[in-house]
Amino acid sequence: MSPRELPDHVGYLIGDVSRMLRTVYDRRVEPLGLTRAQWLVLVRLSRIEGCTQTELAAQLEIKKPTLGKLLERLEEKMWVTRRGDENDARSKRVFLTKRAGPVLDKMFSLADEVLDAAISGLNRKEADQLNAALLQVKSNLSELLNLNDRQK
Amino acid sequence: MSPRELPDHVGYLIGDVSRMLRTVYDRRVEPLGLTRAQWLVLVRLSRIEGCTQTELAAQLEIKKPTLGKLLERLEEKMWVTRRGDENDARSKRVFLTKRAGPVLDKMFSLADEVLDAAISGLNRKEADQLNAALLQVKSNLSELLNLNDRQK
DNA sequence: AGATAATAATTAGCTTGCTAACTATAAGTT
DNA sequence: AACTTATAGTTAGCAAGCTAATTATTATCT
Repeated sequence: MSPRELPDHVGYLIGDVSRMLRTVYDRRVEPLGLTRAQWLVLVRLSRIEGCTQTELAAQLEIKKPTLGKLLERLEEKMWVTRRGDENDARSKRVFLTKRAGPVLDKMFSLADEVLDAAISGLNRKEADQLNAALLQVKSNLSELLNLNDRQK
Repeated sequence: MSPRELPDHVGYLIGDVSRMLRTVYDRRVEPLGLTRAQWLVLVRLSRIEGCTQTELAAQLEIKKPTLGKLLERLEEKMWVTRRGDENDARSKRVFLTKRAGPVLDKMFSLADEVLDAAISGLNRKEADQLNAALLQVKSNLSELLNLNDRQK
């Protein structure tokens, strides 16, 4: 049962599938002129436009300095703008520019295509079971992470 | 069905689970004094010790310059040694040092613990189905990647 | 009100990923 | 044998992740 002996152990499989999925998708999005880190920012921002950098970094699960540099580049390339908060001079609020809309639409439709291709060969029931199993695993991992955090 | 509407879509779930699994494991391995990139090198090397840098980079799916710098640091810290190939003056062959063995053993047992915890709550049949579904998805993605490569 | 603590963003510096260009050596061609 | 092409590794420089430390501002607490 050790991962040492089984290269198709769940632990490896999940990592492989995740990486391959990203690779396939990245290649399709590349022609749009955005790196992965950059489009992740735009996608997230489309749901919480006008948030502060701290909020955005938390949702993206990256640190504030990492996001700061990303936003600098995105602002240079006119995908994004930042404005100081009216009530709090420390905060900056982040907005998408007009350019972003069509690109986001394209990205979501590409995601649909890739995911459909990825689960082809699974019937409806199997796909549902995969989803349910992953949810269970995710919830197990959430607990492990929380336990860990509490101990800190 | 679009990922825009469903945050628990398979596409997100796989990424989440993969990232959380890495995070949980990384935290347990951290006390051993190795970063993820570094222990990935050691683990892989334990299976193909004495290989060239090019072979190792290919197996790790990273580029040669990336591996080169990793090996520099690992060699400084005495986890690894490099010797020139006898028959090919261009090649260097990579070996683990004595320090590496016990650390690798510890890492494999930590992996077992984490994976057991991750799939807790799934019965045997469900775990097998998860494995099978992931294998199917992986094979779909392999095809997509190959198609893409051929077009290049 | 004034001192202290907390928060938002930035800066500096490290690791790990990449590509492109380079050096040295080996293999293949004519 | 000489020329060309291919291969192994390194160097240089960028992107994106991190932590620690800094600056500016806001909130809290006597």
